[in-house]
Amino acid sequence: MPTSSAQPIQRVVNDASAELRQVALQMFAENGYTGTSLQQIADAAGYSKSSVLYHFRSKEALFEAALAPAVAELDQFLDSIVEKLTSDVRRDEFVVDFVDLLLEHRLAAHIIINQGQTLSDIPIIDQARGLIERIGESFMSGLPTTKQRIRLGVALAGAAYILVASTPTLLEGEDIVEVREALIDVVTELITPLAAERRPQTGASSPS
Amino acid sequence: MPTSSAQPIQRVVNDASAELRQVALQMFAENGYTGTSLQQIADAAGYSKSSVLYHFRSKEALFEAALAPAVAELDQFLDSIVEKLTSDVRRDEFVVDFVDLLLEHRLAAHIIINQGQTLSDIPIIDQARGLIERIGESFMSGLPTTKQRIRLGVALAGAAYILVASTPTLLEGEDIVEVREALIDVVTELITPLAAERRPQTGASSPS
DNA sequence: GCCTAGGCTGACCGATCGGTCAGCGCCTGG
DNA sequence: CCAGGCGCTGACCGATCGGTCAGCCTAGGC
Repeated sequence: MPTSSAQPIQRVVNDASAELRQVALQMFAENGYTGTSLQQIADAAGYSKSSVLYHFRSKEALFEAALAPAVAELDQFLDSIVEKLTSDVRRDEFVVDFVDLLLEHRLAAHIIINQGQTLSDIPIIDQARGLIERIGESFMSGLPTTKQRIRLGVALAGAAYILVASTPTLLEGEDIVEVREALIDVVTELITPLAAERRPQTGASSPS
Repeated sequence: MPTSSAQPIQRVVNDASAELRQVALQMFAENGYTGTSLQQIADAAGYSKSSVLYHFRSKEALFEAALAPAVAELDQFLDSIVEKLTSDVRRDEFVVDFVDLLLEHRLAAHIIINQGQTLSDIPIIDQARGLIERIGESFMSGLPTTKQRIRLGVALAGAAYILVASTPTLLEGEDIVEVREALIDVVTELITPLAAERRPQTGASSPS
Protein backbone atom coordinates (compact mmCIF):
# COMPACT_ATOMS: atom_id res chain seq x y z
CA MET A 1 0.00 0.00 0.00
CA PRO A 2 1.65 3.20 -1.13
CA THR A 3 -0.55 5.36 1.07
CA SER A 4 2.16 6.84 3.26
CA SER A 5 0.28 9.79 4.71
CA ALA A 6 -2.10 12.38 3.29
CA GLN A 7 -1.80 11.85 -0.44
CA PRO A 8 -4.35 12.68 -3.08
CA ILE A 9 -5.86 9.21 -3.22
CA GLN A 10 -8.82 10.31 -5.30
CA ARG A 11 -7.58 8.71 -8.49
CA VAL A 12 -10.18 6.02 -8.13
CA VAL A 13 -12.54 7.29 -10.80
CA ASN A 14 -10.31 10.22 -11.70
CA ASP A 15 -8.67 11.46 -14.84
CA ALA A 16 -11.56 12.75 -16.87
CA SER A 17 -9.12 13.11 -19.71
CA ALA A 18 -8.44 9.40 -19.90
CA GLU A 19 -12.10 8.61 -19.47
CA LEU A 20 -12.98 10.87 -22.36
CA ARG A 21 -10.29 9.33 -24.52
CA GLN A 22 -11.69 5.89 -23.92
CA VAL A 23 -15.31 6.85 -24.53
CA ALA A 24 -14.34 8.77 -27.64
CA LEU A 25 -12.29 5.88 -28.98
CA GLN A 26 -15.23 3.54 -28.66
CA MET A 27 -17.71 5.94 -30.23
CA PHE A 28 -15.38 6.86 -33.08
CA ALA A 29 -14.98 3.18 -33.81
CA GLU A 30 -18.70 2.48 -33.65
CA ASN A 31 -20.09 5.46 -35.50
CA GLY A 32 -17.14 6.90 -37.37
CA TYR A 33 -15.30 10.16 -36.86
CA THR A 34 -17.68 12.35 -38.81
CA GLY A 35 -20.58 10.31 -37.46
CA THR A 36 -19.74 11.10 -33.85
CA SER A 37 -20.40 14.55 -32.41
CA LEU A 38 -18.74 16.09 -29.41
CA GLN A 39 -22.16 16.32 -27.84
CA GLN A 40 -22.63 12.56 -28.09
CA ILE A 41 -19.21 11.90 -26.59
CA ALA A 42 -19.89 14.34 -23.78
CA ASP A 43 -23.27 12.77 -23.04
CA ALA A 44 -21.86 9.26 -23.08
CA ALA A 45 -19.06 10.23 -20.72
CA GLY A 46 -21.32 12.22 -18.41
CA TYR A 47 -19.76 15.61 -19.11
CA SER A 48 -20.79 18.69 -20.98
CA LYS A 49 -19.56 19.45 -24.46
CA SER A 50 -17.68 22.44 -23.06
CA SER A 51 -15.88 20.16 -20.67
CA VAL A 52 -14.71 17.95 -23.48
CA LEU A 53 -13.31 20.98 -25.25
CA TYR A 54 -11.67 22.06 -22.03
CA HIS A 55 -9.63 18.86 -21.90
CA PHE A 56 -9.01 18.71 -25.64
CA ARG A 57 -8.44 21.74 -27.78
CA SER A 58 -10.65 20.39 -30.58
CA LYS A 59 -12.48 17.32 -31.83
CA GLU A 60 -9.45 16.39 -33.89
CA ALA A 61 -7.18 16.74 -30.84
CA LEU A 62 -9.41 14.34 -28.92
CA PHE A 63 -9.30 11.95 -31.84
CA GLU A 64 -5.53 12.07 -31.97
CA ALA A 65 -5.25 11.60 -28.21
CA ALA A 66 -7.51 8.57 -28.38
CA LEU A 67 -5.44 6.94 -31.11
CA ALA A 68 -2.04 7.97 -29.80
CA PRO A 69 -1.29 4.92 -27.60
CA ALA A 70 -2.07 2.47 -30.37
CA VAL A 71 -0.02 4.35 -32.91
CA ALA A 72 2.88 4.57 -30.49
CA GLU A 73 2.84 0.84 -30.05
CA LEU A 74 2.58 0.37 -33.78
CA ASP A 75 5.68 2.47 -34.16
CA GLN A 76 7.46 0.38 -31.60
CA PHE A 77 6.27 -2.73 -33.40
CA LEU A 78 7.79 -1.52 -36.62
CA ASP A 79 11.20 -1.21 -34.98
CA SER A 80 11.07 -4.78 -33.77
CA ILE A 81 10.17 -6.02 -37.23
CA VAL A 82 13.48 -5.35 -38.85
CA GLU A 83 15.20 -7.43 -36.24
CA LYS A 84 12.70 -10.27 -36.37
CA LEU A 85 12.70 -10.54 -40.13
CA THR A 86 16.43 -11.06 -40.34
CA SER A 87 16.32 -13.94 -37.90
CA ASP A 88 14.78 -17.16 -39.12
CA VAL A 89 13.86 -18.40 -35.69
CA ARG A 90 12.17 -15.15 -34.68
CA ARG A 91 10.13 -14.77 -37.84
CA ASP A 92 7.22 -16.52 -36.25
CA GLU A 93 7.31 -13.96 -33.48
CA PHE A 94 6.39 -11.36 -36.02
CA VAL A 95 3.04 -12.96 -36.66
CA VAL A 96 2.34 -13.44 -32.97
CA ASP A 97 3.21 -9.86 -32.18
CA PHE A 98 1.18 -8.62 -35.10
CA VAL A 99 -1.94 -10.49 -34.05
CA ASP A 100 -1.50 -9.49 -30.43
CA LEU A 101 -1.03 -5.88 -31.41
CA LEU A 102 -4.31 -6.00 -33.30
CA LEU A 103 -6.04 -7.67 -30.39
CA GLU A 104 -4.80 -5.18 -27.83
CA HIS A 105 -5.80 -2.15 -29.86
CA ARG A 106 -8.86 -3.48 -31.57
CA LEU A 107 -10.80 -0.23 -31.46
CA ALA A 108 -7.93 1.85 -32.73
CA ALA A 109 -7.21 -0.72 -35.43
CA HIS A 110 -10.86 -0.62 -36.38
CA ILE A 111 -10.70 3.13 -36.88
CA ILE A 112 -7.43 3.14 -38.77
CA ILE A 113 -8.44 0.32 -41.06
CA ASN A 114 -12.01 1.34 -41.79
CA GLN A 115 -11.67 5.09 -41.75
CA GLY A 116 -8.03 5.46 -42.70
CA GLN A 117 -8.64 6.56 -46.25
CA THR A 118 -11.47 8.88 -45.35
CA LEU A 119 -9.49 10.65 -42.65
CA SER A 120 -6.12 10.75 -44.36
CA ASP A 121 -5.83 14.49 -43.74
CA ILE A 122 -5.62 14.00 -40.00
CA PRO A 123 -1.93 13.82 -39.01
CA ILE A 124 -2.04 10.83 -36.70
CA ILE A 125 -4.00 8.83 -39.24
CA ASP A 126 -1.47 9.71 -41.87
CA GLN A 127 1.28 8.65 -39.49
CA ALA A 128 -0.40 5.34 -38.76
CA ARG A 129 -0.97 4.61 -42.42
CA GLY A 130 2.64 5.45 -43.10
CA LEU A 131 3.75 2.97 -40.46
CA ILE A 132 1.53 0.27 -41.90
CA GLU A 133 2.90 0.93 -45.33
CA ARG A 134 6.45 0.63 -44.05
CA ILE A 135 5.58 -2.70 -42.47
CA GLY A 136 4.37 -3.88 -45.81
CA GLU A 137 7.44 -2.53 -47.57
CA SER A 138 9.82 -4.25 -45.19
CA PHE A 139 8.31 -7.43 -46.51
CA MET A 140 7.62 -6.38 -50.06
CA SER A 141 11.24 -5.53 -50.77
CA GLY A 142 11.88 -9.21 -51.31
CA LEU A 143 8.64 -9.97 -53.07
CA PRO A 144 8.85 -9.05 -56.72
CA THR A 145 5.78 -10.77 -58.11
CA THR A 146 2.24 -9.56 -57.74
CA LYS A 147 1.15 -12.96 -56.58
CA GLN A 148 3.51 -12.85 -53.63
CA ARG A 149 2.49 -9.36 -52.69
CA ILE A 150 -1.18 -10.24 -52.85
CA ARG A 151 -0.48 -13.23 -50.68
CA LEU A 152 1.05 -11.06 -48.02
CA GLY A 153 -1.73 -8.52 -48.39
CA VAL A 154 -4.45 -11.10 -47.94
CA ALA A 155 -2.70 -12.49 -44.89
CA LEU A 156 -2.26 -9.18 -43.08
CA ALA A 157 -5.43 -7.49 -44.26
CA GLY A 158 -7.46 -10.62 -43.69
CA ALA A 159 -6.22 -11.04 -40.16
CA ALA A 160 -6.71 -7.39 -39.40
CA TYR A 161 -10.19 -7.32 -40.81
CA ILE A 162 -11.30 -10.47 -39.04
CA LEU A 163 -10.62 -8.82 -35.72
CA VAL A 164 -12.26 -5.66 -36.84
CA ALA A 165 -15.24 -6.95 -38.78
CA SER A 166 -17.24 -8.23 -35.89
CA THR A 167 -19.05 -5.57 -33.94
CA PRO A 168 -16.90 -3.83 -31.36
CA THR A 169 -17.12 -5.07 -27.79
CA LEU A 170 -17.87 -8.49 -29.23
CA LEU A 171 -15.24 -11.20 -29.18
CA GLU A 172 -14.50 -10.81 -25.51
CA GLY A 173 -15.06 -14.29 -24.17
CA GLU A 174 -12.52 -17.03 -23.80
CA ASP A 175 -12.82 -17.88 -27.48
CA ILE A 176 -10.62 -14.88 -28.08
CA VAL A 177 -7.72 -17.20 -27.27
CA GLU A 178 -9.00 -19.65 -29.81
CA VAL A 179 -9.34 -16.98 -32.47
CA ARG A 180 -5.88 -15.69 -31.66
CA GLU A 181 -4.29 -19.07 -32.18
CA ALA A 182 -6.25 -19.77 -35.34
CA LEU A 183 -5.21 -16.42 -36.76
CA ILE A 184 -1.58 -16.99 -35.92
CA ASP A 185 -1.81 -20.34 -37.65
CA VAL A 186 -3.33 -19.09 -40.86
CA VAL A 187 -1.17 -16.01 -41.18
CA THR A 188 1.97 -18.00 -40.48
CA GLU A 189 1.03 -20.48 -43.17
CA LEU A 190 0.44 -17.71 -45.66
CA ILE A 191 3.65 -15.78 -45.13
CA THR A 192 6.05 -18.63 -44.42
CA PRO A 193 6.64 -19.57 -48.07
CA LEU A 194 7.21 -15.89 -48.77
CA ALA A 195 9.88 -15.66 -46.12
CA ALA A 196 11.60 -18.63 -47.69
CA GLU A 197 11.70 -16.96 -51.08
CA ARG A 198 12.82 -13.53 -50.04
CA ARG A 199 16.40 -12.62 -49.19
CA PRO A 200 17.93 -14.27 -52.23
CA GLN A 201 21.29 -12.93 -51.07
CA THR A 202 21.69 -15.40 -48.19
CA GLY A 203 23.98 -18.14 -49.35
CA ALA A 204 22.95 -21.17 -47.29
CA SER A 205 19.23 -21.07 -48.00
CA SER A 206 17.86 -24.16 -49.61
CA PRO A 207 15.56 -23.47 -52.55
CA SER A 208 13.00 -26.20 -51.94
CA MET B 1 -38.87 -3.67 -79.36
CA PRO B 2 -41.32 -0.98 -78.27
CA THR B 3 -39.62 1.69 -80.38
CA SER B 4 -42.25 2.11 -83.07
CA SER B 5 -41.31 5.39 -84.69
CA ALA B 6 -40.23 8.71 -83.13
CA GLN B 7 -38.66 7.65 -79.86
CA PRO B 8 -36.93 9.91 -77.34
CA ILE B 9 -33.38 9.07 -78.31
CA GLN B 10 -31.80 11.69 -76.04
CA ARG B 11 -30.45 9.16 -73.57
CA VAL B 12 -26.91 9.92 -74.66
CA VAL B 13 -25.68 11.96 -71.71
CA ASN B 14 -29.05 12.06 -70.04
CA ASP B 15 -30.41 10.58 -66.89
CA ALA B 16 -29.31 12.95 -64.20
CA SER B 17 -30.53 10.35 -61.79
CA ALA B 18 -27.91 7.82 -62.87
CA GLU B 19 -25.25 10.50 -62.96
CA LEU B 20 -26.06 11.49 -59.41
CA ARG B 21 -26.02 7.88 -58.26
CA GLN B 22 -22.55 7.41 -59.67
CA VAL B 23 -21.14 10.60 -58.23
CA ALA B 24 -22.72 9.88 -54.87
CA LEU B 25 -21.36 6.34 -54.84
CA GLN B 26 -17.85 7.59 -55.38
CA MET B 27 -18.09 10.32 -52.77
CA PHE B 28 -19.71 8.07 -50.20
CA ALA B 29 -16.87 5.61 -50.72
CA GLU B 30 -14.20 8.28 -50.46
CA ASN B 31 -15.47 10.37 -47.59
CA GLY B 32 -18.00 8.17 -45.87
CA TYR B 33 -21.77 8.53 -45.66
CA THR B 34 -21.83 10.97 -42.76
CA GLY B 35 -18.76 12.65 -44.18
CA THR B 36 -20.45 13.49 -47.47
CA SER B 37 -23.08 16.23 -47.66
CA LEU B 38 -25.76 16.61 -50.28
CA GLN B 39 -24.23 19.96 -51.13
CA GLN B 40 -20.90 18.32 -51.96
CA ILE B 41 -22.59 15.71 -54.12
CA ALA B 42 -24.60 18.36 -55.90
CA ASP B 43 -21.53 20.49 -56.53
CA ALA B 44 -19.51 17.54 -57.81
CA ALA B 45 -22.30 16.51 -60.15
CA GLY B 46 -22.96 20.04 -61.33
CA TYR B 47 -26.45 20.32 -59.91
CA SER B 48 -28.03 22.17 -57.05
CA LYS B 49 -28.78 20.53 -53.75
CA SER B 50 -32.47 20.99 -54.43
CA SER B 51 -32.08 19.11 -57.67
CA VAL B 52 -30.54 16.17 -55.90
CA LEU B 53 -33.48 16.08 -53.53
CA TYR B 54 -35.82 16.31 -56.48
CA HIS B 55 -34.47 13.06 -57.91
CA PHE B 56 -34.09 11.35 -54.54
CA ARG B 57 -36.48 11.81 -51.69
CA SER B 58 -33.67 12.02 -49.14
CA LYS B 59 -29.97 11.51 -48.61
CA GLU B 60 -30.62 7.98 -47.47
CA ALA B 61 -32.72 7.27 -50.56
CA LEU B 62 -29.83 8.41 -52.75
CA PHE B 63 -27.50 6.19 -50.77
CA GLU B 64 -29.74 3.20 -51.22
CA ALA B 65 -30.15 3.88 -54.92
CA ALA B 66 -26.39 4.09 -55.34
CA LEU B 67 -25.83 0.75 -53.63
CA ALA B 68 -28.84 -1.04 -55.09
CA PRO B 69 -27.20 -2.52 -58.22
CA ALA B 70 -24.33 -4.01 -56.26
CA VAL B 71 -26.61 -5.48 -53.62
CA ALA B 72 -28.86 -6.92 -56.30
CA GLU B 73 -25.90 -8.69 -57.87
CA LEU B 74 -24.76 -9.86 -54.47
CA ASP B 75 -28.18 -11.38 -53.96
CA GLN B 76 -27.95 -13.10 -57.31
CA PHE B 77 -24.48 -14.30 -56.41
CA LEU B 78 -25.80 -15.88 -53.26
CA ASP B 79 -28.28 -17.95 -55.24
CA SER B 80 -25.56 -19.30 -57.48
CA ILE B 81 -23.47 -20.27 -54.47
CA VAL B 82 -25.66 -23.09 -53.30
CA GLU B 83 -25.43 -24.73 -56.67
CA LYS B 84 -21.70 -24.22 -57.03
CA LEU B 85 -20.86 -25.52 -53.58
CA THR B 86 -22.58 -28.84 -54.16
CA SER B 87 -20.62 -29.47 -57.32
CA ASP B 88 -16.96 -30.29 -56.91
CA VAL B 89 -15.97 -29.14 -60.36
CA ARG B 90 -17.74 -25.81 -60.05
CA ARG B 91 -16.37 -24.94 -56.65
CA ASP B 92 -13.53 -22.99 -58.18
CA GLU B 93 -16.08 -20.90 -59.99
CA PHE B 94 -17.22 -19.61 -56.65
CA VAL B 95 -13.90 -17.95 -56.00
CA VAL B 96 -13.71 -16.49 -59.48
CA ASP B 97 -17.22 -15.11 -59.26
CA PHE B 98 -16.55 -13.75 -55.80
CA VAL B 99 -13.43 -11.89 -56.85
CA ASP B 100 -15.07 -10.62 -60.01
CA LEU B 101 -18.07 -9.45 -58.04
CA LEU B 102 -15.77 -7.46 -55.77
CA LEU B 103 -13.91 -6.04 -58.73
CA GLU B 104 -17.04 -4.95 -60.56
CA HIS B 105 -18.57 -3.24 -57.55
CA ARG B 106 -15.46 -2.00 -55.87
CA LEU B 107 -16.94 1.25 -54.63
CA ALA B 108 -20.07 -0.37 -53.26
CA ALA B 109 -17.98 -3.10 -51.65
CA HIS B 110 -15.79 -0.42 -50.14
CA ILE B 111 -18.80 1.22 -48.55
CA ILE B 112 -20.40 -1.97 -47.30
CA ILE B 113 -17.17 -3.32 -45.86
CA ASN B 114 -15.81 -0.17 -44.29
CA GLN B 115 -19.01 1.50 -43.22
CA GLY B 116 -21.26 -1.49 -42.81
CA GLN B 117 -21.19 -1.55 -39.05
CA THR B 118 -21.57 2.18 -38.71
CA LEU B 119 -24.58 2.34 -41.01
CA SER B 120 -26.31 -0.82 -39.93
CA ASP B 121 -29.57 1.04 -39.39
CA ILE B 122 -29.92 1.78 -43.08
CA PRO B 123 -32.07 -0.95 -44.67
CA ILE B 124 -29.99 -1.69 -47.75
CA ILE B 125 -26.84 -1.94 -45.67
CA ASP B 126 -28.58 -4.30 -43.34
CA GLN B 127 -29.69 -6.32 -46.33
CA ALA B 128 -26.20 -6.45 -47.79
CA ARG B 129 -24.69 -7.50 -44.48
CA GLY B 130 -27.33 -10.18 -44.18
CA LEU B 131 -26.43 -11.52 -47.61
CA ILE B 132 -22.74 -11.59 -46.74
CA GLU B 133 -23.50 -13.39 -43.53
CA ARG B 134 -25.51 -15.99 -45.41
CA ILE B 135 -22.63 -16.52 -47.80
CA GLY B 136 -20.44 -17.21 -44.83
CA GLU B 137 -22.99 -19.50 -43.27
CA SER B 138 -23.42 -21.56 -46.41
CA PHE B 139 -19.76 -22.38 -45.93
CA MET B 140 -19.63 -22.39 -42.17
CA SER B 141 -22.27 -25.09 -41.81
CA GLY B 142 -19.61 -27.66 -42.59
CA LEU B 143 -16.83 -25.98 -40.65
CA PRO B 144 -17.07 -26.80 -36.97
CA THR B 145 -13.70 -25.67 -35.71
CA THR B 146 -12.69 -22.10 -35.09
CA LYS B 147 -9.53 -22.61 -37.06
CA GLN B 148 -11.46 -23.53 -40.17
CA ARG B 149 -13.81 -20.63 -39.80
CA ILE B 150 -10.97 -18.20 -39.32
CA ARG B 151 -9.33 -19.62 -42.39
CA LEU B 152 -12.40 -18.90 -44.45
CA GLY B 153 -12.75 -15.49 -42.87
CA VAL B 154 -9.19 -14.50 -43.64
CA ALA B 155 -9.60 -15.66 -47.22
CA LEU B 156 -12.80 -13.76 -47.95
CA ALA B 157 -12.12 -10.71 -45.80
CA GLY B 158 -8.53 -10.52 -46.97
CA ALA B 159 -9.50 -10.63 -50.62
CA ALA B 160 -12.26 -8.12 -50.12
CA TYR B 161 -10.07 -5.76 -48.18
CA ILE B 162 -7.22 -5.92 -50.65
CA LEU B 163 -9.47 -4.59 -53.36
CA VAL B 164 -10.87 -2.00 -51.03
CA ALA B 165 -7.81 -0.90 -49.11
CA SER B 166 -6.06 0.94 -51.88
CA THR B 167 -7.46 4.37 -52.61
CA PRO B 168 -10.51 4.34 -54.82
CA THR B 169 -9.95 5.00 -58.51
CA LEU B 170 -6.56 3.36 -58.10
CA LEU B 171 -5.97 -0.12 -59.42
CA GLU B 172 -7.31 0.67 -62.85
CA GLY B 173 -4.44 -0.23 -65.13
CA GLU B 174 -3.77 -3.55 -66.73
CA ASP B 175 -2.32 -4.90 -63.52
CA ILE B 176 -5.90 -5.33 -62.39
CA VAL B 177 -5.85 -8.57 -64.33
CA GLU B 178 -2.71 -9.59 -62.51
CA VAL B 179 -4.23 -8.78 -59.14
CA ARG B 180 -7.37 -10.64 -60.07
CA GLU B 181 -5.50 -13.81 -60.90
CA ALA B 182 -3.31 -13.59 -57.83
CA LEU B 183 -6.34 -13.14 -55.64
CA ILE B 184 -8.13 -16.08 -57.18
CA ASP B 185 -5.03 -18.16 -56.58
CA VAL B 186 -4.62 -17.30 -52.93
CA VAL B 187 -8.28 -17.55 -52.03
CA THR B 188 -8.62 -20.87 -53.81
CA GLU B 189 -5.64 -22.22 -51.92
CA LEU B 190 -7.12 -21.10 -48.64
CA ILE B 191 -10.59 -22.51 -49.05
CA THR B 192 -9.82 -25.68 -50.99
CA PRO B 193 -8.81 -27.77 -47.96
CA LEU B 194 -11.97 -26.54 -46.25
CA ALA B 195 -14.16 -27.73 -49.08
CA ALA B 196 -12.55 -31.13 -48.83
CA GLU B 197 -13.37 -31.40 -45.14
CA ARG B 198 -16.94 -30.21 -45.23
CA ARG B 199 -19.97 -32.25 -46.24
CA PRO B 200 -19.28 -35.17 -43.91
CA GLN B 201 -22.60 -36.71 -45.04
CA THR B 202 -21.25 -37.74 -48.45
CA GLY B 203 -20.50 -41.44 -48.26
CA ALA B 204 -17.38 -41.75 -50.40
CA SER B 205 -15.33 -39.07 -48.61
CA SER B 206 -12.15 -40.30 -47.02
CA PRO B 207 -11.61 -39.04 -43.45
CA SER B 208 -7.88 -38.37 -43.69
C1' DG C 1 -10.79 33.49 6.44
C1' DC C 2 -9.51 34.84 2.20
C1' DC C 3 -7.74 34.21 -2.46
C1' DT C 4 -6.38 31.81 -6.18
C1' DA C 5 -6.61 28.34 -9.60
C1' DG C 6 -8.46 24.59 -11.96
C1' DG C 7 -12.42 21.66 -13.36
C1' DC C 8 -16.48 22.43 -15.32
C1' DT C 9 -20.62 24.54 -17.31
C1' DG C 10 -24.50 27.14 -19.99
C1' DA C 11 -25.16 30.61 -23.20
C1' DC C 12 -23.95 31.80 -27.42
C1' DC C 13 -21.55 32.09 -32.18
C1' DG C 14 -21.40 31.41 -37.36
C1' DA C 15 -21.50 27.64 -40.45
C1' DT C 16 -23.51 23.80 -42.29
C1' DC C 17 -26.54 19.98 -42.03
C1' DG C 18 -30.85 17.53 -44.40
C1' DG C 19 -35.07 18.90 -46.10
C1' DT C 20 -39.33 21.99 -47.83
C1' DC C 21 -41.49 25.01 -50.96
C1' DA C 22 -42.89 28.26 -54.40
C1' DG C 23 -41.78 29.29 -58.66
C1' DC C 24 -38.72 29.58 -62.77
C1' DG C 25 -38.07 28.26 -67.89
C1' DC C 26 -38.74 24.99 -71.37
C1' DC C 27 -40.48 21.31 -74.02
C1' DT C 28 -44.41 19.00 -75.77
C1' DG C 29 -49.05 17.20 -76.87
C1' DG C 30 -53.56 18.73 -77.99
C1' DC D 1 -50.94 28.75 -79.72
C1' DC D 2 -51.44 27.68 -75.40
C1' DA D 3 -51.87 24.72 -71.21
C1' DG D 4 -49.46 21.70 -68.45
C1' DG D 5 -46.00 19.06 -66.66
C1' DC D 6 -41.17 18.19 -65.81
C1' DG D 7 -36.48 19.31 -64.60
C1' DC D 8 -34.43 22.35 -61.89
C1' DT D 9 -33.39 26.21 -58.78
C1' DG D 10 -32.80 29.82 -54.80
C1' DA D 11 -34.68 31.15 -50.62
C1' DC D 12 -35.64 29.51 -46.50
C1' DC D 13 -36.48 26.28 -42.35
C1' DG D 14 -35.19 24.24 -37.70
C1' DA D 15 -31.60 21.46 -35.95
C1' DT D 16 -27.07 20.47 -35.06
C1' DC D 17 -22.30 20.98 -35.98
C1' DG D 18 -17.46 22.44 -33.80
C1' DG D 19 -15.83 26.01 -31.09
C1' DT D 20 -15.57 30.45 -27.81
C1' DC D 21 -16.26 32.80 -23.62
C1' DA D 22 -17.46 34.56 -19.17
C1' DG D 23 -18.37 32.91 -15.08
C1' DC D 24 -19.65 29.39 -11.33
C1' DC D 25 -18.03 26.25 -7.70
C1' DT D 26 -14.91 24.12 -4.84
C1' DA D 27 -10.51 22.50 -2.98
C1' DG D 28 -6.15 23.97 -1.14
C1' DG D 29 -2.16 27.20 0.18
C1' DC D 30 -1.27 31.19 2.90
